[in-house]
Amino acid sequence: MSTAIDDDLWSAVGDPIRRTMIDLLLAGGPGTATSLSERLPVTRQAVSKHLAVLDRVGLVHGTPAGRERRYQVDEAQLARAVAQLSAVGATWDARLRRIKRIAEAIDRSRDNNRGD
Amino acid sequence: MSTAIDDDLWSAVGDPIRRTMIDLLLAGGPGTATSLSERLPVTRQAVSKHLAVLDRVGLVHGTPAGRERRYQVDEAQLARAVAQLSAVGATWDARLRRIKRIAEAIDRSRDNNRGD
DNA sequence: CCGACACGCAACCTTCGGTTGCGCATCGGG
DNA sequence: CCCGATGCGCAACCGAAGGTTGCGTGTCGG
Repeated sequence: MSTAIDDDLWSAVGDPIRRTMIDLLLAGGPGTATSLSERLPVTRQAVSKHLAVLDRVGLVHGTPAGRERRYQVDEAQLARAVAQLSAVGATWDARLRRIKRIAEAIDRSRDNNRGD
Repeated sequence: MSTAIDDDLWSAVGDPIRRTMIDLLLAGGPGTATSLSERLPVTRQAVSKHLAVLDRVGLVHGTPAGRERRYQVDEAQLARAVAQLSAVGATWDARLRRIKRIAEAIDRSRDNNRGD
C-alpha cells in the first residue's frame, strides 16, 4: 500500500512550510532561499534546509546563478507526488464508501427484523 | 491556501505509521494499541502515542472497554482529511497544467520566430 | 576597490518519534 | 475467591528533525 519512495515524498510534502514553498515556487516561478524566506515565517537558513530536503527527493532543482542559487519545481516529480496523494485519498474514500454501504445494509436488515 | 486546522490534519496524516494505522483500522474495524502494534514495526507505546495524536485531531476515537481501549476511525473527519488532500493535489495539478500550457505556447512562438 | 548581498557551515535548542522500564487495573481459570 | 496473565498509562531516556543565531566566504556593482 505504501513504498519507501512514497514515504519520502509524503514526509517531504507533509511539512506545511514545504507545501507553502512549493505553492510559492509554482505561483511565482523560480526563487531563491532568501526570496522565499521573505514570504515565510521562518529564517533563510530554515528555508535553505527545506530546499535541501525537497531537492533530495527531487521535487525541486537548484541551479547556481552567480551569488544566488535559484530553485524551481520539478514538474514531473511533483506530478508523481500528486498522484500518490490522490491514490491514498482514493483508497480511503473507497473504504469509507464500503463501510457506509455495509452500515446501510445493516440498517435495512434491522428494519426487516423489526417487521417480525 | 492552508489553514491551521489543515496543517494539523496534514501532519497527523503525514506520518507513514499513522497512515498505515488508519489503513488497518479501516480494513479490520476497531482495534487496540496492542492489536495494531502486532501489525506494525513499532512498539505498543509508540502506537499508543500515535493514537493519541490521531485522537487529538479527531481522526480516530477511543472508547474504554474493560482493560482495553478500542479505537475506531471517525469517518466524517477522515472524509474531511481526504478532501484536504485532494484539494491541495488539485491546486498543484492545475498550476502544473497551466505551466505546461505556457511552456507549449513559448515553444510555438519560438517555432514561429525560427521561420524568420 | 570596497560595501552590500546571498549563501553555506557550525553550534545550539526544542520538539517529535521511538524505546525501555515501571506500576496499576482488569479479566479469568484453578 | 484469588493470583497470574493481559492491556494500558506514565516517566525517563535517546536520536533525528526543524528552527535559530553567528560567522566566514564568494560575488556583484557603484
